[in-house]
Formats: sequence, structure tokens, C-alpha cells
Amino acid sequence: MADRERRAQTALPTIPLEEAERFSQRVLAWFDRHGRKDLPWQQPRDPYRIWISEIMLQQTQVNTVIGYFERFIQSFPDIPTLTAADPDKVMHHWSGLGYYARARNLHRAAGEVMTRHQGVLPDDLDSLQALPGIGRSTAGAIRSLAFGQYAPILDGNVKRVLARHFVIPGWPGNNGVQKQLWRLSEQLTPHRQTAQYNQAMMDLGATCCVRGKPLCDSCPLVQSCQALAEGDVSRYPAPKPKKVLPVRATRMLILTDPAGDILLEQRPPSGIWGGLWSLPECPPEQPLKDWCRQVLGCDVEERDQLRPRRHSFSHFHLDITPVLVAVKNPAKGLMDAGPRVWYKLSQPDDRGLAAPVSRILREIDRPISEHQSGGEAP
DNA sequence: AACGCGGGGGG
DNA sequence: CCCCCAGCGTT
Repeated sequence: MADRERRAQTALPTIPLEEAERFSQRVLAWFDRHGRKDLPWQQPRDPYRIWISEIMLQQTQVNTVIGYFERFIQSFPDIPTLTAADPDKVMHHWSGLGYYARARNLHRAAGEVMTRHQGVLPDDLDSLQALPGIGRSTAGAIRSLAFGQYAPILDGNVKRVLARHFVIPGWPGNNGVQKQLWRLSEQLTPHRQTAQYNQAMMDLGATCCVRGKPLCDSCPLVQSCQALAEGDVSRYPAPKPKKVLPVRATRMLILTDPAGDILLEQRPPSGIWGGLWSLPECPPEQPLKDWCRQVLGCDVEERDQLRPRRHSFSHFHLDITPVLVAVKNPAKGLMDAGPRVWYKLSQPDDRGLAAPVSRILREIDRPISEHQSGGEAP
């Protein structure tokens, strides 16, 4: 074998046709007996519903998504309705799901489908991928699941199944590893029954070839799984190389006016909790009164502090100390400096709130005596 | 407390 | 290109 060929083959191994056939047959047979066929977005199967579900499923597991999906479809039953909807209302439906850029992208994409595709979701990979929020794998999922056409996918479940079955070393986030996995997915995905196969691979990864303790006894690929043969399924896929997360601290101000309403401000569209409504934040090292005078232009009186809590992101920990503050003179300029509202706890509206803010507001919407005073510092 | 998830965007 | 970013549920 020539060196060039050897290198190429090492980088991107080719699966013999019969082996690919055997693989997909086993997966499809398993799907007939164990695959999920009555999820809410599979019931009346239309492209819009598949699209919404795939965006929701991007970083979120099936069980969490179901409730959000049903409420979302109820409020926005089709693409024109979603396009016309108030962005704040869309965010409200996403509140709690996380990764809020998905909701903004979805709303934008709906508009693009209206203007560029006459309101009809396209079925080719390039057009799908051109829509915000749809990458290669989601485009493949929509094309196969919604339109029944050939397209490989590579979500976290498929990555895990393939990395184990073909003992692919390295972290799947690494570009070279990802290329190998895509190549495998392309070759193994059958041109007939692609939807069933893709659904089966995701179900297999979610229910059988799970991260923690895989149920190899009930896996349709026991006989051919190379990681199992080598006796170390848990080594694949290799974990992400880890780094130490920095810790940041902030104070969230619960500013109440004489009527007892609470001041909320909308976060900038990008960054943490982008577009969601949150509490004003005063850096811990700043004197609170000075900060409120300078930034909010109002005089305040500090009343009480709530138990500090840690909110963790993938790249840092945020230690939040909520502070109850009374506004003495609700100044005129206060509401003009940015998108702000006085929020009535007694009459919550359709507004996307940052998750820790929801929890804090829920906590103060009860008598002080119920507050947990013990609690360790984070 | 650590981990993993798909896509976008910036260096 | 590669690396960083985002928020939740699960382990």
C-alpha cells in the first residue's frame, strides 16, 4: 500500500459496504422494537414541528423538551405565527430551557423562511444550514426526519455510539476526530429508511449506549462493538480536556419602590442571559449607595441580604448575593437609561427571566420567615 | 461539583 | 482553523 493511501486511510477509515449494511440493518431492526415513535413532534409529523423540536433538543434532553415543545406549538402553531410574534413572548416560552440565542435565532430564521422561501421550510442541506441556529447536524436531522431524505447526522448520541463501536480515540470536539465521526456517519447512514435509522441512532445513544453505565446486554451492536470487545466501553469517547473555572461574584439588587414593585432591566442581546430580564447588578467592592446614585440615579436604603447562591456556567462560577433595597426617590431618569420595568410580583407577565432571578423572586414572594437562613456560603 | 450538549462568532 | 461562549439536567 502506498504511503499516501495509508495516511489517508488512517485519517478517514472506509467502512466496507457489507459492514455498513449489517450495521444499519441491526440498528433498524432495533428501532422497530425499541425506538421512540410517539414523541409529540412525531405524532402529526410536519417539518415545522420537527424543526422546533430539533432546536429545542440541541442542548436539552427529550424529557425536558416535551413540555416546552407543547406550550410553544400551542402559542406558535406555524411559521407565520412565529414570525409575527413578539420576541419577548418567544423568549418567555424559552425561559428555563437555556441557551437563549436558540430562541432569538429561531425567531429570525422564521422570518427568513417567510421572505426567502415563501414560508415553506426548505429540504436541502445548504438552504437549511443557511438559517440561523441550524448547523450541519440539525440540517441533517430536519432533512431526514421531516422530509424522509438522505442526510447523515452527528449529535452527541451518535458521536458516542460511533466512537465506541469503532474505538475512535480522542475528544470528539477535536476537529480531526469530528471529521472521522462525520465520515463514519456518512458511510453508515442508509439511503433508504434514513429517518428511522437516524431516529434509532439517537434513541440508542439516549437509552442504551448511555454515558455512565451503558446497557450493552440489550444493544443491537454487541457483537460488533469494538470498545466492548476491548473491554473498556467507558474510555470512549474521550472526555474534553478540562480547565479550572474562575469564580466571579456579584450582588443582585432587589430594588423596591413604595408600591412594592421590583426593578428589572433587560440584558443586552448577546452574552450571559442575552435578551432576558434580570436584576441590576452592583459589583461587590462598590459601595451600594454610591453605585445606585451614580448608575441608577436614585437614593436607596439597604434593607437585608438573602442567602448567597452559586450559579455555574460552563466557563465560570458566579456567586450571587441578592440584596433587598428600598428606593427612596424613584427618580425620573431611572426608567430612561435602558429597557427597564417595575415588575409586579403579584401579577407576573410574559417576560423571559434569567433562571437565578426567577428563583430569587420566587423566594421573596413568600413571608420572610420561610427564608432559609442556615445555608453555607458557596 | 463536574460533565456534556450543537451552533455561532471571534481571534 | 481553533477556541471560546452559553445554562440547564444528570451523575
